[in-house]
Amino acid sequence: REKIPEGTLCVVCSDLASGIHYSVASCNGCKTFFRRALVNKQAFQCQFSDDCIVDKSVRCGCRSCRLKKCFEMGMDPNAIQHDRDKIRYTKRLKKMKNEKACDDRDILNGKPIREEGENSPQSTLSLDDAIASPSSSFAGQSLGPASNGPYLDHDIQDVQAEMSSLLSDLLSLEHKLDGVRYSNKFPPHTSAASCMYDRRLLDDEAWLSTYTVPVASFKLSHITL
Amino acid sequence: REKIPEGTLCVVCSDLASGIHYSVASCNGCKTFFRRALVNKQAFQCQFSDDCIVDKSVRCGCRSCRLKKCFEMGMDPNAIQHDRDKIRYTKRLKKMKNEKACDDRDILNGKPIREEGENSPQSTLSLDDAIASPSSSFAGQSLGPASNGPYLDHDIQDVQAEMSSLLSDLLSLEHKLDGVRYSNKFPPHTSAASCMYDRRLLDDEAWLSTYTVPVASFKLSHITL
DNA sequence: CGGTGTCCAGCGTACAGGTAA
DNA sequence: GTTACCTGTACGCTGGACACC
Repeated sequence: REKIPEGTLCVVCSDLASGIHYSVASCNGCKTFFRRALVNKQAFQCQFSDDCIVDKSVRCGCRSCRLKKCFEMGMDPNAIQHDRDKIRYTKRLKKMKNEKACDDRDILNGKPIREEGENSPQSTLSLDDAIASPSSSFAGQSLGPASNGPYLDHDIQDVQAEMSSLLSDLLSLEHKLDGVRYSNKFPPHTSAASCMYDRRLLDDEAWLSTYTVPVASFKLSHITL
Repeated sequence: REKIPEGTLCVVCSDLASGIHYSVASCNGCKTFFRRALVNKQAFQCQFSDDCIVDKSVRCGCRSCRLKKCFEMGMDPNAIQHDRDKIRYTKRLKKMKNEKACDDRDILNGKPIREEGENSPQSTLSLDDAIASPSSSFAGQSLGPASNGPYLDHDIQDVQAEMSSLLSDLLSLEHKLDGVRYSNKFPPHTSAASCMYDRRLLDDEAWLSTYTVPVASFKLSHITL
């Protein structure tokens, strides 16, 4: 892990790089563009000759050539992560709450302000937490301490752990395969090989659908939805 | 005090454990995650059914279930220390000073920083050279075939073979699990209760009630292959 | 040397601004 | 005005590396 020198430029658009993103020094714009393109599986098409200039001032001109250059310069699709849990913007929310508090002093009849406790050291509960908390308090006591040991059933736990591990491997492999398929649409060196790549990928579509669908359904039932 | 065997896995996410953290073998990620969640008194909520899979590749998918599993597997909140002295990063500061001293003679030339090609003598690639030979041309020198470089047929085939193998393992495991599951009328329940009654945590009732819930059994039966 | 806490680069998402239909 | 999408910046989250004890 290294810090980039001050003034390093984005290898895609020559804007000021904000760090190493997906293995190459790049700016925030190209970093986000690359991620979005792959996550959304967007397929762009150049309206000209696939040789558009990609530079800071015109980087939004042709998204196809911009993405192509991202791959050419070595951006790594495998570095993309998937399906993180939702986050909250505490600092922004605090600002908004403070501003709203100021407004409410004048307006007097807006929404009731949440129990803030902003100054107390521990209450960092957000609005979402306040909504979520009143559900089912201490439901665990009914089942109680009878089921105590974490290893109640070795057999089933071992198998489940193994299956869980396998499924995780499967998911990461699917993501990896997505990256391979996607980046092959933009081979680093345009040559006769590209046609072979495409043909190969077309042949693989049947194979892929056999395995991608069940994994995708698993992903939907557990993570995405 | 014991040393963990080489290759011990994290009991939460099955990643490689870095040691005993908060009483259980765990990886750096789960260790830090557990500490942060408690120190910041973060209250997560599962967006699904409180039975998300927590594993290396998807451990960031649901923080609620990840923290729940931390407790279930025996992570001890009493092991968390508060209000320790600030640390000083002497070594890092020394490094930065040394690098700054070395930078005086090696003023940057705008080149994107790549790997330290210590065997490749061209430490002064121009921008034109970088464009003419993108990173993929270094694939022959780079060690990992999966990490970088051109995505060739054998890469796809490797991934496909790996997925196929995993899927067959998964199928046999599911059959095995079916047998085990039907021989046990009651699914395994574990309890996080013992860990939940830390006096410090009782201060925040809303936080507490979020996690004092019955632990649902692993439900893998709705995976359709 | 093992288990703490801390730092920070590189991930992610959320927001605000822009454009277009 | 409304709806929709795209873009780049701001900031939260993660985990590996390192400082303390």
